[in-house]
Amino acid sequence: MNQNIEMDVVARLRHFLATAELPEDGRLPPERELAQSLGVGRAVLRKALATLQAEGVVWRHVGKGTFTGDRPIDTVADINAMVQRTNPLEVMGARIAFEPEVARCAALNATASQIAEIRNCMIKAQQAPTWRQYEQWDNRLHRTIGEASQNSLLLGLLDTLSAVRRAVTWGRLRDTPVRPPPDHHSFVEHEQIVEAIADRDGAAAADAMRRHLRSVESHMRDMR
Amino acid sequence: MNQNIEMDVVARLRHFLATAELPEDGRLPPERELAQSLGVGRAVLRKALATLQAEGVVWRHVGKGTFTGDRPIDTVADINAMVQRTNPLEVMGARIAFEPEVARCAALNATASQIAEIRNCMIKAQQAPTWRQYEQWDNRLHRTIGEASQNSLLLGLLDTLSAVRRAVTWGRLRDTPVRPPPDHHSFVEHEQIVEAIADRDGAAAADAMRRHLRSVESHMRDMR
DNA sequence: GCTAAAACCAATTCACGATTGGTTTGGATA
DNA sequence: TATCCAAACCAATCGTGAATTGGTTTTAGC
Repeated sequence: MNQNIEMDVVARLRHFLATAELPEDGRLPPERELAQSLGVGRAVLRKALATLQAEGVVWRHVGKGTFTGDRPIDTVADINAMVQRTNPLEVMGARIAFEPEVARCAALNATASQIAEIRNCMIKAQQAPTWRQYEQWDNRLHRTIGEASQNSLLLGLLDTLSAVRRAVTWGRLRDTPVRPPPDHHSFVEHEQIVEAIADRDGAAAADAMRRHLRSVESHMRDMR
Repeated sequence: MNQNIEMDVVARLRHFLATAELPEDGRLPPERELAQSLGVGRAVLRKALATLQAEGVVWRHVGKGTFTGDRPIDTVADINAMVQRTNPLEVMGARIAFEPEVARCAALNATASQIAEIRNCMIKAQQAPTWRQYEQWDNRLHRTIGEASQNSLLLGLLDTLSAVRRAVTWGRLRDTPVRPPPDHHSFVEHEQIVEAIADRDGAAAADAMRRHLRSVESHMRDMR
């Protein structure tokens, strides 16, 4: 009998969805009301709703409600929303997943002048007299690699990622006269990335970028 | 004498900014407090703050407050701008670069229920009676993989990419009763992706996703 | 003429309660 | 025993209204 009851509820729910006048957003009454109006308990109703959800007929979200039709997709890349949901660890995870592949594309598609520009950023970063300026040139280095991928969409995603990273990153660097030490780990890593791109070696570029970001990540953890 | 007073206030403000312990976000006390603690009226203080704002030392916003340091960047990624600059080929290039790494993260981090959900999407896509519904479940499959990465930032970037893809993709598929053929190339490719994720094999998941997207790309070219 | 003080405006934030899907528990029912 | 119902609780979300804050105007005092 148990199946009969549940099947019955599912059928009645389908009928309800087909006939009832639903508001513009396709929202249907809260579970408590719906259960009462169908004369069943919440548990049974929820089982039936779970069935419909598995079929893709409805979708639900805590605090919002139950809706019919397609789940709306965020059409606006609200960076604020991303910033609030994420954290520095996720940011590094995303960079490690994303930027190596950007570097691979850059290695395959960069123009000669872009490679020169990347080299310039690398050198300027090495010579930076303050940490702030180092950070500036490092940012520009990574973005120029994005430009060199010759894919404006990849570049757009990289910019979005960078915006989130800047917003999430803890305390800003002081403008002190302290400069990165000459044996800063990033220097040799940058060189490996740049050389791989200049050699048009996509796999090596991706590997070098991955090593670089993992190194940044481990130093980030040390600083805590 | 008016100038003397204002210059004095500006100077004292600079001293305050240099010495006072400011909170992490660089916010300084509201105008009313600051005016009182400096022993001047709000109007005079505001003139001095306007001077500092013109110099870029501070920035202000109604309802938020007055802050030192750089004004945070505009936090809305303009999807329309990306759409106008890019094209279907770039979209596929970005997908091929990005989604395999998302699949790799998913393989390492997915929960059991998420793997079940991914399997469900795959099956529903195979059984879809129309191309539109196939597309729906295919989209949901790829997004669920993004959720399974357990990285909200990766998911946000994937959503951005998807939004651009939908906006760029050529004409929509009809809702005809025609359904994907049972030997549709995506079916076996989907299976390979899902199995790799279920096996927690990140490299295999990335490879399978890459093969899948390259296959989609080649079929896209054939259709032209 | 300049300043201080107060009042008001609009954007933003904050706190709190209400709502809602998700989950657990205890008891009733067949 | 197995199922269902009722109730309570949890966490995410939404709505509302008070409080805060920069921006502006008005009024009064020196």
